[in-house]
Amino acid sequence: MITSHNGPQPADFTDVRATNLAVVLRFVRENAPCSRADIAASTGLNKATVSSLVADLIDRSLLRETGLTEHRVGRPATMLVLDGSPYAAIGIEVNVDYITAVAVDLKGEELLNWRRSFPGGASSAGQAVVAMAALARRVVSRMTKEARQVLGLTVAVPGLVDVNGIVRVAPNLGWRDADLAGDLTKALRDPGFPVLVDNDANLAALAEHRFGPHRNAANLVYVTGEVGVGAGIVMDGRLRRGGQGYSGEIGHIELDPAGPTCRCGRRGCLEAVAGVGAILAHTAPDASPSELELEIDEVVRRARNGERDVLTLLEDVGRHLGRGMAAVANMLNPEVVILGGYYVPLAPWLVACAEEEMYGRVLAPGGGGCRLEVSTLGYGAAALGAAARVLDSVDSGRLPAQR
Amino acid sequence: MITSHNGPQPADFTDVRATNLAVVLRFVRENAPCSRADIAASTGLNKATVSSLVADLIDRSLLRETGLTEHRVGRPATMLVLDGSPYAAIGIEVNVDYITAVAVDLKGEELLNWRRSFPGGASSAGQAVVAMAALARRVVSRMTKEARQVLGLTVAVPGLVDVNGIVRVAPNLGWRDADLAGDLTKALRDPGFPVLVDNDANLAALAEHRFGPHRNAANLVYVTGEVGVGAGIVMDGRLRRGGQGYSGEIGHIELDPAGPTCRCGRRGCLEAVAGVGAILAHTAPDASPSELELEIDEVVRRARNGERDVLTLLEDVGRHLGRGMAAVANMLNPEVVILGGYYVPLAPWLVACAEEEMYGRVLAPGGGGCRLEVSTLGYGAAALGAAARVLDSVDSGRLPAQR
DNA sequence: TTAGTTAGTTCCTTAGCCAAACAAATGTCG
DNA sequence: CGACATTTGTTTGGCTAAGGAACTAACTAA
Repeated sequence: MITSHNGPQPADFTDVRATNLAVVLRFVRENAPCSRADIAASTGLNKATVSSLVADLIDRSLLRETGLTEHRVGRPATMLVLDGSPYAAIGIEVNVDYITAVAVDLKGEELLNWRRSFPGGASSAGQAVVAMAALARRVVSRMTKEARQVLGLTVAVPGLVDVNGIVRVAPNLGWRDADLAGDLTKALRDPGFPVLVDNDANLAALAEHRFGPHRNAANLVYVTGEVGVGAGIVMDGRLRRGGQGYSGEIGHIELDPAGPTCRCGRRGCLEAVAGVGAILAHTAPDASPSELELEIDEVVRRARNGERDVLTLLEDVGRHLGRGMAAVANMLNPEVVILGGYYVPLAPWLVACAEEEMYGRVLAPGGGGCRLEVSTLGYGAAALGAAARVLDSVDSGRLPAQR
Repeated sequence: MITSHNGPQPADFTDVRATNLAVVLRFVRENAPCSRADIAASTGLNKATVSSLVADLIDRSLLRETGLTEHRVGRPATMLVLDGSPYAAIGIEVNVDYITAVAVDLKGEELLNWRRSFPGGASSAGQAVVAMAALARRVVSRMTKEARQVLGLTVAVPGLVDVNGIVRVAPNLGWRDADLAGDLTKALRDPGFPVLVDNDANLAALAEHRFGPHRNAANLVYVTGEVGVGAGIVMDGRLRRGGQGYSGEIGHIELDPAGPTCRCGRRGCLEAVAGVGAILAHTAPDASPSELELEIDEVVRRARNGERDVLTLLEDVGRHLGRGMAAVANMLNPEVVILGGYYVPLAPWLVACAEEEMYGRVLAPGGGGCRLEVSTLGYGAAALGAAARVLDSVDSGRLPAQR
């Protein structure tokens, strides 16, 4: 569609067409199955225009006609649904100890979900590119076997990724200034689809915005609960990445000048008082990054058992988290803040405290309508969001060529 | 132009035209004087199209032909400049002890700037509406006398203004749930132009975005330095108001759980440690709100004299401010944070400390490219921004009818 | 004076939306 | 059972507005 962010772009007829194709595509995605008449009535587009747009989308295999309606007055309507069977979007998430690849169709239905262990924390960006390229090639060949065209590939990286897709710093992986997108494109040798890179929290936010239960919220924040704490910010319906792409770095907001020392060297960072590390520092101070999931399971078990010290610890962390989320809510006034990562299994013991603290500290009446929720997308949110990033560009009118 | 924020709107030819008219208008505003050929070359629009668009804009008195270029090879070019002489946009700012009204033409040049003392802090919203309506009527009649058509009026209010223009809470004015826009429209009896209401920090941010020295920054934050501290957030070239319109409430971000008590009742709010009130609490604890400007002048004088205790105080406040701005920069990664209000006269003693603190706490390398600057628009930034809000809607294609 | 250069207009083509008429397929009621 | 109503989707023609090419206009340089 015709957007104008950095200085308005002139428009012409092809933009109108692209906009309207996207409007129809999006409407069907959200209201399938529906008829051409429904689309015309709801979008305000003319029936004739809708017919033409739908024909175009069917030609591209983005829509498909399904049966007719029956038992209604008047001519039965031909119902339309998203097709997208001949397409796939690929998302890859690279992490400390594994790489995940997912592929989804246009509806966002998962076609595959492969996890492969990989010592990301002990590998260079170059080695990671080799591993990712190998995995991506396998995914692509599987998609090709299923007669699907790959629309794009996006990589989610836990770290600072600038607006050009350069990984500036990825502390847990030990990478600096790696042109992942460029190198991966080279490694895939003219893949015929765009390769993008973005921050994991940003992409997880995108996944929530497209697939999550709050998908109708135009303003939402996703918070990763890993060793690092980061946020992805959706405002007015789009990811907002800031001037250089480093928005959402809430992990190092200072909550207490007298707080504990953070791994960044400063004191009292949100990450240091409310990150997963802050929990494990008390329960399992010597845990290695690869044992994180197990250790969190152990914390959950102990909390379930009602162990007093663990419960107190989690309440404490919840309150700190709530203070951080109050800062987020005050600054951004989102409709919902979604807690992800390891905050999900810990939520039963965190959220009540966090919510209380947050609502107590948000200036706007009723917390500005901001709710604190728990992600339902699981640990693969970032990878799913990476695939969603590809679908987003289809939605904004960059349709695959006719076949 | 054809934007799509909350669900894409279908587009048709009139949208294309509106988009392109706005493109040309904006180009001339930023590059005047320039020729039709310049516009075509820079925007990518066809020469014929540009001619047609320019003719349209001249018909509406939005552009005007000025002289020809000379002494150049080839046919001399007819230069174009913004006209806008037959138009005016009105901004009104209501505050604790005065109401300001400004009117600007399309270029943003100030046509008038009236300040009228008004006990906002001791008046009801209803009384304020009466006063504003009286002032607005005088401004409108002056504009009419100058043969200008009023394009719109926006009111800047220090407080929480929701997306529908309802003033939810204005602590310094003591207002709650006042439908200022609606009541003012009624009081003006079918004014023939739109009346809008928004938060003062938001509008000041808009003023900076349009008129300030960083007007090319698509991501900027304006921070008000009054008794309250608030922010206006521009991301990706537009004001971002959050879900209900309450974004930018940074004054009550908690910087120190052990800090001093804030007037909101909580502890260690940014406002309490780095607001203007925090300074005056030390230098003039009994000052009334209406004496603020005088008291600040006194602080400036004492700082100029090199009084040790005042300098220490200001360094301290600067550091707290820097910590708050670090939170802003980490979360939003703007290209620039602009300090306004009373921070401007105090800047020589605040900014160095604030900057140092901020850069020390922003995670992104080089502070994510975020600079800390001082507003150059003066105390009238919000009123100016209110007028800019009107011009913005012209820019987005809502052109006045042909005359 | 002639050639070269740049500006802006005219005229034609084309894309693509809209309105209205129409065709198709069903239910309803006398 | 047939005329009519109702709804869907297509066809046709009209209109808006962008783009391209050719043309005119007005200057400088040699």
